[in-house]
Amino acid sequence: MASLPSVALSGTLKLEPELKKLPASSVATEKTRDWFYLMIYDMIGIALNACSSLNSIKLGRQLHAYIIKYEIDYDPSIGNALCSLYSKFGSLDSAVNVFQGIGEKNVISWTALISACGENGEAALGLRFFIAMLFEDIEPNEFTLTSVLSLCCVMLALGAGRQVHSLSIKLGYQSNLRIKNSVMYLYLKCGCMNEAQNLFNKMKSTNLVTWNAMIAGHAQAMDLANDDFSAYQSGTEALSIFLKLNRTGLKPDHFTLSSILTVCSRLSALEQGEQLHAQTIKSGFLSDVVAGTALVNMYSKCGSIQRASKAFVEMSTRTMISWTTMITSFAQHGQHQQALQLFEDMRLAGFKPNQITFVGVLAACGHVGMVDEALGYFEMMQKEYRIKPVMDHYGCLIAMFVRLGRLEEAFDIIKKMDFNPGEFMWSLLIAGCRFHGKQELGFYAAEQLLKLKPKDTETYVMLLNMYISAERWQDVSKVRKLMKEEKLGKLKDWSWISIKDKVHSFKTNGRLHPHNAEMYNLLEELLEKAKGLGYQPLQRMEVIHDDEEEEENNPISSAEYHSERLAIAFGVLNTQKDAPIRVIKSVIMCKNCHDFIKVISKLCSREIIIRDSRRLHRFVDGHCSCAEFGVLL
DNA sequence: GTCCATTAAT
Repeated sequence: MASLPSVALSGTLKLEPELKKLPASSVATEKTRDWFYLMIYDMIGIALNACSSLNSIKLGRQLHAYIIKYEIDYDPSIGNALCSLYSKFGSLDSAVNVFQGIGEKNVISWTALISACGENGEAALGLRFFIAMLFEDIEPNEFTLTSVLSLCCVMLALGAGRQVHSLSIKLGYQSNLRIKNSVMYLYLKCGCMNEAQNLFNKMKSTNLVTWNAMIAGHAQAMDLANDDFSAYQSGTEALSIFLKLNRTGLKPDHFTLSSILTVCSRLSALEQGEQLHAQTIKSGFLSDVVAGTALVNMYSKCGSIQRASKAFVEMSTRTMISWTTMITSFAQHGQHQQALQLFEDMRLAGFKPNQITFVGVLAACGHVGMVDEALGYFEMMQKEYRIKPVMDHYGCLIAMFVRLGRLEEAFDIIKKMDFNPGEFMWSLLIAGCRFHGKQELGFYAAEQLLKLKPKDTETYVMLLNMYISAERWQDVSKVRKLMKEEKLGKLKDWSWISIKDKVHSFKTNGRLHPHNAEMYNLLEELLEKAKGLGYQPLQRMEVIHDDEEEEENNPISSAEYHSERLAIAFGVLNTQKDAPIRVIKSVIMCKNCHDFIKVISKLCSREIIIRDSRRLHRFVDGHCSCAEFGVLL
């Protein structure tokens, strides 16, 4: 590929002496001159495209200089290519200048300009050019329309997108697949999942882009979801779309695979993840760095640090993100030694860590209370790598001091840093104060947090629990009132467990499950045994389940069963004796459940992995990888 | 000259 453009380039550059012979005074006949011009236009067009595929802005500028020097006009073939070239190299201004110099602008010129705006983050400008184009009575073609729709995607301009859609139907493109893909993706981007689904259902033909868009759209919906509950619904939807894709006979590509692997990692769906691993190998995409990194992340998030590490070692190439993923994975699993060693290996391998890498490193130090090391890395980050600390870095340090019970030092950092502490900082401090019995500082932090008017129920439940256990009833009713003002309901506490290719969901005290008698019996039995081993639930805890019919007096037990307990019971009953149990939960775990599950892991000799809305907990033989401080409620 | 564009975080 690369040799052909080189030939074209050297051919054009040698034309300079020929060009010099060309002024109007030349003795050449009209005909030869026309022929010469044509040839030169052709050569320049080819050369410009060559610059584009060679990624050479320098040669491109050189050519442009010739064009100006010899007053060669921007005939569309040259102007359009030049416009795209400048766009590709990020100088939108130059692209616009060239465009304006094109004598007879055709559809391609306009389309090149419009997509140039999109490529350079000027979507709104692109839309204005599109309108200008319509005023000039130039009819857009399918290329223009798809470009404009992608601008609407960036701007989340649903209204404009709909108008473009109707225009495209008017122009006879109603069955154009590319345009339909664009419109569908616009709906997905804007969160109109039903409309996207309707469009998708009505499509007679689809291609991989259609499916990738659907999967990526639902994966994105997981990110944007207000609560973990709806996030997991989007995730399961993405998975089911992927399963349907496999049945169509279309072959997923590396985009599909890395998207869906990420979905699995968020759903802790290890079994699907393993199948995807096999599929990645079979289809030859294992060598893709992004898919490989997604695989490492999937194993780690599903609780298997061994397999994550194996997948990392087996990667043929790694990027900084791959290293960061692995470092963070070790940190999350409480393996600080390996995390820090890997960080040194990464530096030795010549990779430059970024701010997220340092979040992982600081988290690893903080986890085991290595204060000096943490502060050392914090300094290295700023001095050696010129990375300005952001909120997250301070968060790691504060979490470290909080964990150690050195609350004054944690508070000092909050006071000294350049940021206004957000909800997260105050929540950390409050949880720490409660854990270490420092009431006064806790109340102060709570005041600060309330001033920020948090938007999530979890935060308020944490505050309620704090005030309830301190018996500050006035504050309790103040918080309740504030929750009403902010229109916050109770927590939607759901847990999911994925067994084979099915995701099973449970809610607190839920009784809809066909196996519920067995599950409750098992839990009763475990609770008795746990109490024998010294498990003592705290009495005063804010009720955290939602208000629905199932919540009435529990006929089987007087104890409250948060959703993860049901999911674990289901897991114990439906998996092999020594298989690990993996559960995800929509809200943060409460201290009672955390204590209880520690005991269960011992009683049942099971590894239990729970990802709640804050972090990963891996319970083995009565201990948790969060080092006993991952519970805020 | 066009559609999807994937990976890391307390």
